[in-house]
Amino acid sequence: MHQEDLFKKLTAHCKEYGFIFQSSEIYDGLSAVYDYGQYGAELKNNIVKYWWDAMVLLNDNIVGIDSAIFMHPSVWKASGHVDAFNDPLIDNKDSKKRYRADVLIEEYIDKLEEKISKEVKKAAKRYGDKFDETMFRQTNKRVLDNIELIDSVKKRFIEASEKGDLEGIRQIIIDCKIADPESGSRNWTDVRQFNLMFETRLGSVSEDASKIYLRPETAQGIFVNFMNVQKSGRMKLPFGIAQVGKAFRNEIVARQFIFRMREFEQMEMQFFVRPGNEHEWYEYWKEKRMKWYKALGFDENKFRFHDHVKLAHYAKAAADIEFAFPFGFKEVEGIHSRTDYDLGQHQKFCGRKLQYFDTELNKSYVPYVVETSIGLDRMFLTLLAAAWDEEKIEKDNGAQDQRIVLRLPPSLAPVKLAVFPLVRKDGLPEISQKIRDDLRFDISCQYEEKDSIGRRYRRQDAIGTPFCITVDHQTKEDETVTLRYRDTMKQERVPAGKLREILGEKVSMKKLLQTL
RNA sequence: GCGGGAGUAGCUCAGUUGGCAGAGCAUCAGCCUUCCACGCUGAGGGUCGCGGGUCCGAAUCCCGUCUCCCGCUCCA
Repeated sequence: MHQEDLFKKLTAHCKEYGFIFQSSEIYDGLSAVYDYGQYGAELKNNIVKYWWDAMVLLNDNIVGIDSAIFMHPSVWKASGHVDAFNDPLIDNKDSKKRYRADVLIEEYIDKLEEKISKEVKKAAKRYGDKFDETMFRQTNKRVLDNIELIDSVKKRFIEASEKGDLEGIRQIIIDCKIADPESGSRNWTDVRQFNLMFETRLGSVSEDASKIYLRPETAQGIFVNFMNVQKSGRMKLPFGIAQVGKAFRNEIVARQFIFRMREFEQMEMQFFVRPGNEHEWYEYWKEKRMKWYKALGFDENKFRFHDHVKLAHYAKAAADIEFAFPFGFKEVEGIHSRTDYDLGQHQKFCGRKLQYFDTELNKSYVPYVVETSIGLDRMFLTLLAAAWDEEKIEKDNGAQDQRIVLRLPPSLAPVKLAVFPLVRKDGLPEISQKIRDDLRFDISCQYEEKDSIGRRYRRQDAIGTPFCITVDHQTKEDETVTLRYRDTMKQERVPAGKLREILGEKVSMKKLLQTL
């Protein structure tokens, strides 16, 4: 099967079986926004629990918080998002390619600098030992012209950027005769500003209200509460703060189903360490986080690390955990060594000390941070893609059959157990419902009596229910039921009274967490 | 935003040259009482994405518009 087909089937399956719907579908939908349906919400909750327990429950030195989406506007100035998430974009009309205007100008400056160093090299060759580079740079006309040009372009660019003068930025590209690096065309559109942060207004009267942003990442809610948590929890370094929450980014193009959405959910943990220890902890969390994925029991080759060469403005080292989606290996989680950048910035902007007194070293310092940041929606998609199976079966009479089954880890499955009466009479429904009512406090159960037994099994396969039990006439005699396994379709006869014992272990999160 | 493809029943899709809106699955009711999709009978369900135009007549041709999918940039 082609991978692209698989992805299409997966998205169709999500809609058909109540995992994910497009937002506002009856009004033609809202681009790149999705709603989680009845089974989607369950699965999502289970993923969150698996993560939260792995981080907070199992680590004495990690606590969880839940910070607000609205934050003081200064937070985003301090974090660098106001500047870094503001990209001026320009399109080339001939090649139809889109570029960041600032990158085009930077590349132009790089080229000029290359020219200068070429000039210097050439001269060095010509003058031999007598060559004085400083002198040459100060006197050579071509070098001086280029330096002057670089300075003027830089000055114009900084001025235009500060004023938000998009026409000015475009004029630099025109004046410098910057061409599309691919096609060589100079046929440019206007420069447009894409602010990746959503803006809204806080305040009762719109005129007095101040502009605020919907957070583009949850991390800052952790950083601004660093002192609160450290003091109130009497936390000692190293320690971590975890959080699950919504974040918002106004993506230029948001695609690939729930992989890149405008409103998405992050599960982040910021781990605060003594400066100098950050590398050790970075490696620790890389391994720890990878283990979390591998514990799910899928093909391990589908997960890999991708180390970043180009780093974000705040990072010292960065690696992604990638999953082999039908559209290629893509990032699910990022592990970043963020240095003291964020706390340092907030310390500067808010004017208060955001420091930790280290009793061992007998001094105060701004801790370094190692971040683990996973996209919950991406994890959801990872699970579905990994669990999806279209199985070909040979029936007893030799006919071809197929079933679609989600091989989800039992502890994460939206429904753990389905209870069926074999037929809808002779008191079998009543017995079934009694069993369901008895188990529902411990195990997420579903009762179904419609359609043939085979169909009911297949419907549960399609939503990933790991176990089904069927109550038949024999149940009335010896209180045993048929237990049917999703993955193998095998059946066995078990006493109804022992179901909790047999299944409880299999579907519990505990078993999964113990392997970490 | 630009280029390419698509939009018909809840889902998957047919629909010829412009001439009565279709199938399978699903749903509902009744019958059957069955351990792995597809037993029998019947019923409901459509502004053919939306708006306009051409025509005696448009799902079909033309224009506009919205949404989705695939590429170009960014990221969790």
